Amino acid sequence: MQNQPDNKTTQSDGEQAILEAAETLFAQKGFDAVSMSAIARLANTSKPNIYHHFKNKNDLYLAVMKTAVQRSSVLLDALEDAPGTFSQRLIGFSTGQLQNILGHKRSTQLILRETLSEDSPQGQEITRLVMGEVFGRLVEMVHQGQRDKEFRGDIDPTLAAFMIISANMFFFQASPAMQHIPEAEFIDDAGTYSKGVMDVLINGMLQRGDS
Amino acid sequence: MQNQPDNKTTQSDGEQAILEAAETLFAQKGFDAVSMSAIARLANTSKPNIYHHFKNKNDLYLAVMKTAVQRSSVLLDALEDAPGTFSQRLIGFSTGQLQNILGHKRSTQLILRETLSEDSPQGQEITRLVMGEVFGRLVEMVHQGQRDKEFRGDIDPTLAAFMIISANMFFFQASPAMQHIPEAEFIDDAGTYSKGVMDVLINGMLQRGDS
DNA sequence: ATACTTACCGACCGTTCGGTCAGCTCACGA
DNA sequence: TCGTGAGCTGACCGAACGGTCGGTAAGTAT
Repeated sequence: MQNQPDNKTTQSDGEQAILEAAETLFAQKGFDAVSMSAIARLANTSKPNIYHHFKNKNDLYLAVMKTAVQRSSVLLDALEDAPGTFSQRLIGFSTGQLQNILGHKRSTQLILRETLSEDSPQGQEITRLVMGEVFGRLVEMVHQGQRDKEFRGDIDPTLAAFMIISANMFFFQASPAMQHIPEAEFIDDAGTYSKGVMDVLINGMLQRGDS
Repeated sequence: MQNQPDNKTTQSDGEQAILEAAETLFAQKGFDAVSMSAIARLANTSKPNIYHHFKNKNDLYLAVMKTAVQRSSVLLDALEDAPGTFSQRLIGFSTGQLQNILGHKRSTQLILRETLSEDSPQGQEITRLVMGEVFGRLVEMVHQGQRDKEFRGDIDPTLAAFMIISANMFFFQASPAMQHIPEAEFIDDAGTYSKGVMDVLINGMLQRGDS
């Protein structure tokens, strides 16, 4: 009658197709603007069959969000304990995050939409879940860099972390629109962008007299 | 039968109420997710009366966008030719832009939504109209600062401009969500935020050996 | 063969969508 | 005093919405 909440491996081809179609459409247009008929059409199935797998539209949306959150929460652990100066580790973390974002565009757009949507009840929970972890690790890195006298002590670590995340997130959001502005060539090359951003940022955070 | 396209002063109280209600709702939820009935309800009028003033939903949306674009395109001229170093002028410009954004939240959200929406046909025109101008002025300021040897010559002026805009825009977008993250105290004070951001950014852009 | 389950569908429900129409009220110029 | 037109409304339209109904085809365990 409904999907199994525990056994994740038990999802048929049909259910997977529904989830993928829903993720695509929800990411593109948002919850309200997507109809169940449209999802059924894109998933090559019928509307009642969606209701066979998910008990209503909201349940489907939650299922989509769950997989999206899972997908975007990986890849960070390897970067946290990397060797090198805090500058190098911060750069690695930032470029890794941007690559992760661009590698899962649909999931990112979905999460970003939900996180920034205000009136959404689960919005703040997702914020704490996804952004909160990334944010916390960044803050801690900056803080350690300050204790080691590598970074200036007079800057707010949370603000520095926020600047890094905002640079990556806004790049992701704005890059389609910036395509039409000819001066912004960096928009086509995430590697160049990341390098340039972190160059200015790290340079701005360094103690005077360092390399 | 419909609104006068030329004479802008000829808009009755009712029409103004409709425009305001529509702007609020469109900014909150986006075009598709807002119904004409909901707009009528919020504007304390009837649905047919909206069709008396605007010929359809899209026409109403365009009218709302037009006023929003007008409202967010002011206030910049005074800041461009301000005296002082390029650092000071850049800081003034950035804080001015952030104040302008926060002073017209609904318009900003509306424009941002349209700009970042991909598949929207008028999206790129609005991008060029609103962002393009701000962006161009910022790029020019940075470029002049480089010619005067105030800023490092090895950074991309368009990238620096993009970083300033992204810091402001993402602050605007994320501040409601960040309210629930206790470490980020700066989120409640745009002045502090702006100062902190530009401190790092400018410091990262300066030629070594300057103040 | 029987009984039960899962995946799926056509047809339909009540409701709401964007949009229309006939007609109301009322200020104002002739 | 009498149009006349602007501002506005209740009633209504076909279409699409989220969701449900009864039922079918296929598998599987007994």
